[in-house]
Amino acid sequence: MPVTLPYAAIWVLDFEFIARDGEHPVVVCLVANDLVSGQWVRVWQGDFSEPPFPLDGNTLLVGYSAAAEWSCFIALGWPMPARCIDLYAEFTRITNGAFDGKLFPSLLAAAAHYGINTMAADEKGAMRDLILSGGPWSASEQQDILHYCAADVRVTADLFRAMLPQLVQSTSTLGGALLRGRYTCAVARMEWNGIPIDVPTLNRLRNGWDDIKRDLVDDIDRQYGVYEGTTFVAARFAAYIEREGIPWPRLPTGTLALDDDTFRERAKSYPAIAPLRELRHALGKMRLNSLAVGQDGRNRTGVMPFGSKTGRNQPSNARFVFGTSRWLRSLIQPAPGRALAYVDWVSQEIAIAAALSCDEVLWEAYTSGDPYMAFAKQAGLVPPEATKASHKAERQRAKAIVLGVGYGMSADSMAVQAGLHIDEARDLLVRHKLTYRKFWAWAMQNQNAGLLGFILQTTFGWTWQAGLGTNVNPRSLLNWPMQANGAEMMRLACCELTEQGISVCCPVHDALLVEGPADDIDGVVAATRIAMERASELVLGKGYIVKTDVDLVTWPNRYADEAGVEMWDRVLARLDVRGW
DNA sequence: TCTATATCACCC
DNA sequence: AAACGGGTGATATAGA
Repeated sequence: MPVTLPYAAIWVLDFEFIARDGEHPVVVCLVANDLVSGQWVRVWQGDFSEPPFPLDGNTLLVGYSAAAEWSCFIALGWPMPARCIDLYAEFTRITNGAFDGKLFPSLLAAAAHYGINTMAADEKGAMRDLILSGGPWSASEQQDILHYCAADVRVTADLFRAMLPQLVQSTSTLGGALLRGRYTCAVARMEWNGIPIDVPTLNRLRNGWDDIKRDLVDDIDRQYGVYEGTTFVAARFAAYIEREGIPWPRLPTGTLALDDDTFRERAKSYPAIAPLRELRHALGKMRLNSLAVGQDGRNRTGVMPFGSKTGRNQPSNARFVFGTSRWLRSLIQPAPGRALAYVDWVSQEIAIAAALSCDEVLWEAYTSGDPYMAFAKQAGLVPPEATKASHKAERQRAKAIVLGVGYGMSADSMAVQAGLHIDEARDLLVRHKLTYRKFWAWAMQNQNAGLLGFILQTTFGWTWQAGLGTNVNPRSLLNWPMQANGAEMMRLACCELTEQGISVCCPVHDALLVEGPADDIDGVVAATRIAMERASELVLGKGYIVKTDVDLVTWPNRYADEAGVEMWDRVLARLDVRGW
């Protein structure tokens, strides 16, 4: 049953603004059009005061990639709209799976999809350049920019009209759209906040990294001679293994396999390889130049909501500090008097699978606090009194199976991955299927439905139609409900927390980084955990609480990732030696 | 010289 | 033929 839109006004809006890496946006102008009254507003920078339209629940605001509009709201000191729809989110949801990554769903692409006339892409590019030049703009340039902005509003309005039947198809599609719109407001707030960075140390790393690289190569490459400058040369390495008589695996294409796994495996038989492996790992990836840090020392970059087909955010790994190697997270440091908390859902995907499949046995395993050991017990692999300490190896094997199952891993891969005999891996997988029958029935039902062309859907209506006849990966269909519902849970928690005024720095898929005064961080953490638990119950059902874990960082400490501290200390020590 | 593809490393 | 989900991005190599 289609729904009627209950709004007194429907304002379609578009801001032009200047966004520099790591900085807050600078507003250039706003154009908006109310589809109910037909009224237009045009505001040039400097002429802004109060919002030119009401922002209460009787007014619907519509944008494309709307988080950018709300960022401009924040810059102008305006409150968030009570009701909004982001047509980018709706267009990607409705066409999810149709383009298979071959088309970026820009406003122009979405318009073209519905047969709406637009300006040419190169004309748009020229106007963007004029805006990003930063002004000052002549009177006629101002008119051009406002005209261009209005053209985008017209296209967005046409798109809204074209998409309307799909938006109001049911209470679920409209409710879902409003919920996703609400999340774009949370995104704007998080992007505005950003993540506090230790800028002096960042600069030391940026300045000193080339020297460190050279030192490391000079130290170690002497015995190999495979580097030219600081770059590893495959041909030289080929000569080295030839010289030393070390047999080396090749890829199907015939080139040497140079991945870390191969190095690790070869180093077992040929220990002379180990230092080279270490060196390659250390030099590996340190991308710091693109890290987007503003003048105020905060890492700010687009969250890119709904960027993946599961509805997850997809921020740039180069610009976002949580996209870099984990050891670089030690650049995260609260300012004096401030504290940070990294709060993550514990084994979120297992909990989602258990709850949504109504598998009581799997839920019991989850709530035990150690789903891996619980599986080992439920499957009769260890006695009921077994512990992490008493049956370490069995627990490890059980863990490999439990985690692999969520991705649709085969027994063969599990055997390789966990170092099991293939027969044992097969046996464990069968035991998993027998122990968690409801989970498997649910998972296979999702997979088959998807393969048959049915639409998969999360609790609050994010969808994916994998498409008939295309080469869909069945394992992707199997994992999708867990990942997509996890993303939805994250969105709900972000909405609730940002609306409460909690300072959320960023989401990290199954975790949130929140910030507060050092003397009240416990209160912030408590609110965060409550919101995250509530979000899990909203998505999974009453009583299904996904537990959370907290890492606290108070000034003058820095964030430390367990897996990265050693590397961090090593690099910092070398910076000291080199006098950086 | 530019672009497409393959490979690898990293994140959750 | 492959057999581990969702991604970004750097780099090397091949081909137009």
